[in-house]
Amino acid sequence: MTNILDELQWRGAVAQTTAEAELREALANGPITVYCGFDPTAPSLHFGNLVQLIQLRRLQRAGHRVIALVGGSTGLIGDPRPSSERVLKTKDQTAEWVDKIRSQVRPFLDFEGENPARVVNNLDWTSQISALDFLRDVGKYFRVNAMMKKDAVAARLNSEEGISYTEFSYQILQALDYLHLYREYGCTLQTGGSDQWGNLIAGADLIRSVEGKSVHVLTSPLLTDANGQKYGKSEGNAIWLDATMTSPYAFYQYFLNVEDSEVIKLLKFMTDRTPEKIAELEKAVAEAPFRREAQRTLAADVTTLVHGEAATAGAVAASEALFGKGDVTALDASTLRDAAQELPGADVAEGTSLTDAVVAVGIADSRNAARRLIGDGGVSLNNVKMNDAEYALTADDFLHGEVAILKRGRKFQAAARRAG
RNA sequence: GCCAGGUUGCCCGAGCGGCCAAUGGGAGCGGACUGUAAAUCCGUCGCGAAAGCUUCGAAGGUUCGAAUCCUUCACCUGGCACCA
Repeated sequence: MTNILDELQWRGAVAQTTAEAELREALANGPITVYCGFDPTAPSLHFGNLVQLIQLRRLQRAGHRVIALVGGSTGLIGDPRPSSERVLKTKDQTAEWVDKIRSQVRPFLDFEGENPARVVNNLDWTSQISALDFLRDVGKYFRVNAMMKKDAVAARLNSEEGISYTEFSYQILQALDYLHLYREYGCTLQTGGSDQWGNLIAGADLIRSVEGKSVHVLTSPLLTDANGQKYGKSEGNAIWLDATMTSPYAFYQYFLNVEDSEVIKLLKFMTDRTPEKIAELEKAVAEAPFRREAQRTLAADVTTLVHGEAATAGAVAASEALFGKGDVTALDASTLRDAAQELPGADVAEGTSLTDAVVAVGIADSRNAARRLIGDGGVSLNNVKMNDAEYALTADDFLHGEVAILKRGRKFQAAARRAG
């Protein structure tokens, strides 16, 4: 069998590793234990975490033992961002999010069979360490000089805002996790995004200092679009894995809209499609880009992984209904109802002005903005472009007496459900 | 603690008593083009239908009038001092 590292490299999932030859050998010589951390910075995991979950999943499927670490303690401190200091979350809040994330991780890994995955919480081994012990037993292994060179820290030291001692300490705390997992489970590989390189290396260095053992680190590149922007944002919001925060439909649409130039990269990284299949899709993009076959495959695969087949089928059906050639007024009641359910929306009464409806439904932020948008020709009602901001919705506008489809531009759709 | 400089809209960054809801760039949003793609060009980008209202770290003050001047506070940057 080929080395899992080769597969990861082919999939574009490897940015940097420690001693590649040794890592390759370790991976080939039998199961090793791998961990990846997820800090509870929100009530749900997001796109970036998904990428890491997929990485862990691949390693487990290749026979390695995997540990998903939920950062009950690191989440209380906050990984320094290059831009600005984080606001501390309360302990209660963090604990609540830890629970959510712990269960959210489960579907991606296999917890049954002879090689079950494990979920751990670093609060379990850090909460009882006293400040003095921490400074004496752990702090002595860290040189501030080295700590200051980590990218995020260096960026903050060069910024006007500076960095708090709290966040500065983050890398020590994370390093401690690796050491603990090394001792407890023989963990010798930590994975993460390339922006985590410094933190991961801090752990490997600590293990070398304390235990005299070399362990590994593997980072994956941050996925960026053609403009160099990170993936995982839509309309300024993060793409969440929680279906109540980002609907399966919105999730599916996000992937469906990936640029031609990026879709193959994402297919390799995020799906389990074989090299042959991907070559085929690459050809399809080149020859018949308008069919968007690669995007459809990507969107369906990833949505299925996260939300399951039923939700994906719903998202696909809704997308076809709403973007299909046929006009929305021709849809039968149940198809329309299902499709509308996937959209953001609001209850709107008959007689409401188009401006108010557009605001209510979330297409525009203010009535002023709504009016502007309508004036620019950016709003359509049931696929008919509307120019009159004062137009009052009639009973006929609610298709099947239930719902009117409002659209901003070509992509953003919302449902106005008939009130009452 | 002292001295100096700074804090402007999503981000960067002009403005330094009225002509400022605030130049410019980027991001965002819309239109044209198209394939629910990219690139390009155009428009738009505090709230309000409007009159007008609320914005330029916070709170007061001077003035007919302040983002622009004064006072206090908070935070940031740099320098100096202190360090039993």
